[in-house]
Amino acid sequence: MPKSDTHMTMRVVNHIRTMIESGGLQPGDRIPPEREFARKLRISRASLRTGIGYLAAMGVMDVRHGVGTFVADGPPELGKSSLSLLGALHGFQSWQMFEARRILESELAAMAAERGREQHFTALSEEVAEMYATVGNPIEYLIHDVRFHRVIAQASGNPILAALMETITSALYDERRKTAERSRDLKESADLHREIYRAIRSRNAAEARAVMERHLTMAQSAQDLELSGAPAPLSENGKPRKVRRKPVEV
Amino acid sequence: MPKSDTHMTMRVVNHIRTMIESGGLQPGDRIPPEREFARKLRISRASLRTGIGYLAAMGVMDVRHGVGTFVADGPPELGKSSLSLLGALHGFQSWQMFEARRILESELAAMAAERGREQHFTALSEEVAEMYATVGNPIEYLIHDVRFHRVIAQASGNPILAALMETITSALYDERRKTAERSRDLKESADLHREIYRAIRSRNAAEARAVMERHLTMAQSAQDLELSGAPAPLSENGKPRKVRRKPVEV
DNA sequence: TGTCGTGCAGAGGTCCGACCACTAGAATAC
DNA sequence: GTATTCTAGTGGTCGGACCTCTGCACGACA
Repeated sequence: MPKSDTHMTMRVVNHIRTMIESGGLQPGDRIPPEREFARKLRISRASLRTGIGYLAAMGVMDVRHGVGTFVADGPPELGKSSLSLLGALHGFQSWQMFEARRILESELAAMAAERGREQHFTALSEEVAEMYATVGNPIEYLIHDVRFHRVIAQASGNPILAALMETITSALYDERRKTAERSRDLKESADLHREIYRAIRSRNAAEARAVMERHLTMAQSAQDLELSGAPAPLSENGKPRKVRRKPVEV
Repeated sequence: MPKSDTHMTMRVVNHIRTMIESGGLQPGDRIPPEREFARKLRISRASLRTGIGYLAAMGVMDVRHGVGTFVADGPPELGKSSLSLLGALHGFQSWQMFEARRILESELAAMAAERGREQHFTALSEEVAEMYATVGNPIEYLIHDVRFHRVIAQASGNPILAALMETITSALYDERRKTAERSRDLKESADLHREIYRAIRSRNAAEARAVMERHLTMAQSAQDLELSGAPAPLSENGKPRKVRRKPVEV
């Protein structure tokens, strides 16, 4: 990426970064209009926009057409579709994403059992109830499913791991946005979530980890089955990649 | 982020994404010059650059001034400084980064013990040797330290987890780029790496996980000590955040 | 009085065309 | 042969014009 001093992009990024680190800029805050900000920074509007675009791509800024540019609010997120794009590029396998998710969320569940607070338990309980109430509506169910896992991530007390989980799950959903689950499975799913909730609430970290792992393993095999009947592949790549000096055709 | 059809940015992103998914664009490939590409896509060069900038920020493209724009090569990486920026924004604590790293790398070490291949073992062994050879040179030592962990990530067979690890460690290094380690610690560090190597080589996953965890825990406390003498804090945040409608001062 | 529609101001989005800065390789001088 | 200089090609920056979207004030209407 561009160097620090020379490039306008980095000048903007560093300027905003400094403002954030000094506390002068907080989540939800609005930065000045582009024209004005550019004038104040003594750079062109185009360059300013490049820098803002960089920050927006990484989820640090939130640009709203016709409204203004804001510092990102809400839970920390890496670039929303970054993993999805990288996956397409490097040929990430579906089972690898599931594995990563399984590892992260199992640990997260254990941490939530150890550090969770009453408010988290309450929220988890509510989501479980909503899941049971919407077993007949996959769309609605999914919303509470996502929220349940998100609350666990919050309860873990480690926002970094939570952000990583968010990145993976969003890439996962992006890949399977077409496959709708069958209602029959949802009842089992809700049961498992209830088990997870109970383990966390009783501060049984090992149990929480184990049940979460079971839940995600089941979810994976269920989707594998639904998709192609193929089990998780174990491919290798000793790719002797060719380098094209000439631009590719478009 | 911008919508799919309307916004030029997403038009570019989706176009390139499609080219990647269809296999027409592979890591290392070069895309046409901006002027030509823009003409072919029937958009302005500025818009094209916005889209490319987005992809570059996420580590999918590699733009080289005076040379050309290429599809990113090498190991997959999320936006290099994304975590660092998000950390500044959301106030990530140092111990949280270490914890995330510890969890990821412990698991990675265990997976490497199970799935690693001869070539990985060889590479690990070489790095360990280099580490012993450079205990008197912290700069050099660090290089092999990083490589050692990177090989383990590769040997794990899960590039997604490897990319996440890379993201965290680069953010960590970014934070501590000033603190140089003392030579005395390096000997101990090398010993631990050797232990990790042996555990992995003998395919003892549990041992590999345990030693890696020990190593990272020690590294953390060593740095905590060096930095401020303060132990890992356990802070909380029930931040009642204010929302500023007016742009902040710059 | 309350509601709905319209217009406007301000913000980001796109475009153009010119020029600057960097890189690699070709041409040249030694 | 080697070192230097030149140059074509490519990304980087600029500014200034115009388009599009959003939120809100204002006024017409019921």
